[in-house]
Amino acid sequence: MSTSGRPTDSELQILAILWRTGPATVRAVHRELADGTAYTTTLKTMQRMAEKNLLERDESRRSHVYRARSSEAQTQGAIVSDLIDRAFSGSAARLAMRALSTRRASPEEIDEIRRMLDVIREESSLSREPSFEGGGDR
Amino acid sequence: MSTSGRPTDSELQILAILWRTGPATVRAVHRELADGTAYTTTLKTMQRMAEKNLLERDESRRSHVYRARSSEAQTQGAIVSDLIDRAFSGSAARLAMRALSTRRASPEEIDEIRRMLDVIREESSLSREPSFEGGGDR
DNA sequence: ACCAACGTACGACATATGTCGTATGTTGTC
DNA sequence: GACAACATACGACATATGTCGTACGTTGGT
Repeated sequence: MSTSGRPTDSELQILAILWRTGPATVRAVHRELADGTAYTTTLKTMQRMAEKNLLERDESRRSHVYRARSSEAQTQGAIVSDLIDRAFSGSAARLAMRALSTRRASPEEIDEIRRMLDVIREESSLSREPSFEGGGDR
Repeated sequence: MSTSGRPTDSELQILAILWRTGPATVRAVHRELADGTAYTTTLKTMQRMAEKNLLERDESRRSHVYRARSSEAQTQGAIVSDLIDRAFSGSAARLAMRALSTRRASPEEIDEIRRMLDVIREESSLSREPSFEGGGDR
């Protein structure tokens, strides 16, 4: 494994479907993909993903049922963390700002981010101040 | 090209050096890399990058001088935009929040993001309100 | 003029990925 | 029981990437 278990493009497409629909058969995933690829292509990819432990396979039934081993959040976190190190000098904030300056976010989303920042600030001051605020960070 | 001109891991490492130092020879880049890879590996990679137009090559001197064709910001934007589509349902905000929740940001950086959000809000209200604020969003 | 350094050009190879075609096994339905 | 459908298992192949070794050409000493 090069950096982390970073899924490839095709793998990510499949993961996205599994996160959305929950455990599914190759047939179901292939149907969702609905691109031109052959059924066996999807099959092969999912089998390789199972080998790499990206997917877990339940062979109890004739049509094997696959499910993502990592949650969407965990996977996004791994991908993002890797990217932060490789292209943003280790700064999550830089990545966040690049994302926001490159693609537009709705006012609702912006508010959501603001709220998150408030929470982060609290957490970080808590971890630095054993008891309570020293009236000092400002 | 699969998604965009997304550089690979090795390519990104080289780009990072060129962004930092400006145009440079293979020798210089290789020295900066300072990992165990052979000189010819770096050479080959940079030559392939030139073929792919990721780098521009000045052959006027014996030691060819390469420079990144796209700025760091442009490249980060391309990578991020691609990632937003492939793993965050097209939402820049989701990516931003995932980055912030996965890796800690300093209070200074958080303030910086806050300021950026303020700017974004202004811009977006300007583009929606031809004349002035309708007194409503708060 | 000659040689050690240094540079680039090439060709090769292993591995990963994306894609299929084919072979082969399983099942429900007449 | 025979068959069409449907599943999985395999083997193959093209392309991209990461890595080198080797061949060759250029250049600055001495």
